[in-house]
Amino acid sequence: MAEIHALLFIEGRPLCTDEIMERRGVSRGNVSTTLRQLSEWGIVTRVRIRGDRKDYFEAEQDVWNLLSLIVRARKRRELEPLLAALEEVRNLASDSETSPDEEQKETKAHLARLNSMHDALRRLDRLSDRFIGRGGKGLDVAVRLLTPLL
Amino acid sequence: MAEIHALLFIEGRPLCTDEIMERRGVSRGNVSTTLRQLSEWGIVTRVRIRGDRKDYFEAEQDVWNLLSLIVRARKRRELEPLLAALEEVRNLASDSETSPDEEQKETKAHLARLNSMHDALRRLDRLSDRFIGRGGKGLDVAVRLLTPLL
DNA sequence: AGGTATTTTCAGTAGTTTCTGAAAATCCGA
DNA sequence: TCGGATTTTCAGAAACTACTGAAAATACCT
Repeated sequence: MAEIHALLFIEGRPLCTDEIMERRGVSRGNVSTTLRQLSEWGIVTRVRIRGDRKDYFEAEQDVWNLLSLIVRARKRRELEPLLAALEEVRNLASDSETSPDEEQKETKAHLARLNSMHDALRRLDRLSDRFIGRGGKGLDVAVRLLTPLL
Repeated sequence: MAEIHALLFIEGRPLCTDEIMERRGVSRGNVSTTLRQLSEWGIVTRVRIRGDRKDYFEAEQDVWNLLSLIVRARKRRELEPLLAALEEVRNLASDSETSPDEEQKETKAHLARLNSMHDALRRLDRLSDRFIGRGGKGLDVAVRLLTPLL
């Protein structure tokens, strides 16, 4: 996947399936699947060339926008489900039976640790909404905000 | 690996190999290997309990420090080798033979795209040195710097 | 040092992901 | 609508990663 994306990024122009197959020496099925995934990530887009029946694909060329798209995709696939899972655990725990005092105190400590994790991740989640959510230059701005402090 | 780390993090106290095996239902070899890896990442540390021959391990409890350690490890394993590879390509390219005009112009465009990637990643690399390199609260500070802007 | 508790290593196995190649489905111009 | 061009799908193969169990190595106490 990275290999095919690299080819499209460096080439900088739309390529068709057959050209990718040749240049990378991979199968047609592989190229098809990989291009679908890259499209889902939003870092590659289909381009139609009139008078040509084939599909062409080109990679996002702006690096900060590219990184934003990647972070956004990973936030959706990894961070959000994780937050949801942590919240579910919290809810389950609040329904927990009244247990022996000793055990209850211990469970509370466990939950406190889970909550500290949850809070930090939620903060990162919100932060990314601001700097990466939609738009293109958000990440660039964030980096520029932090860089002067170096 | 994540499962064993989660157990140590939530439990919040040092556990020995046998307790981890029981609680997670995994083999001794698995636990040994995983603990070594977690130690390399720096997110778990060995604790010796006097009068007990066994090794005990406990997880970093401060979430921001934990995240810093993870980012630092990934920077070392992923970002730095990538930057080195990009620089190597640049050097190889500068040695390139004088080719036909047309081809040379194209190669220059390819290199320009690689350089834009390289520059962005180097910037992230430097940024992480500042906010994550050593110390504990760097990430926390960075997030606090950005958060007021929300 | 000797003896045992504990950890590490590693060959073999199980499980997962990725790739291929070709059949099936889809698309598009005439 | 038809027919060839193109893309998608998917079963099986290949490649990779993670786990187990037990032998080997190490560490600790006396």
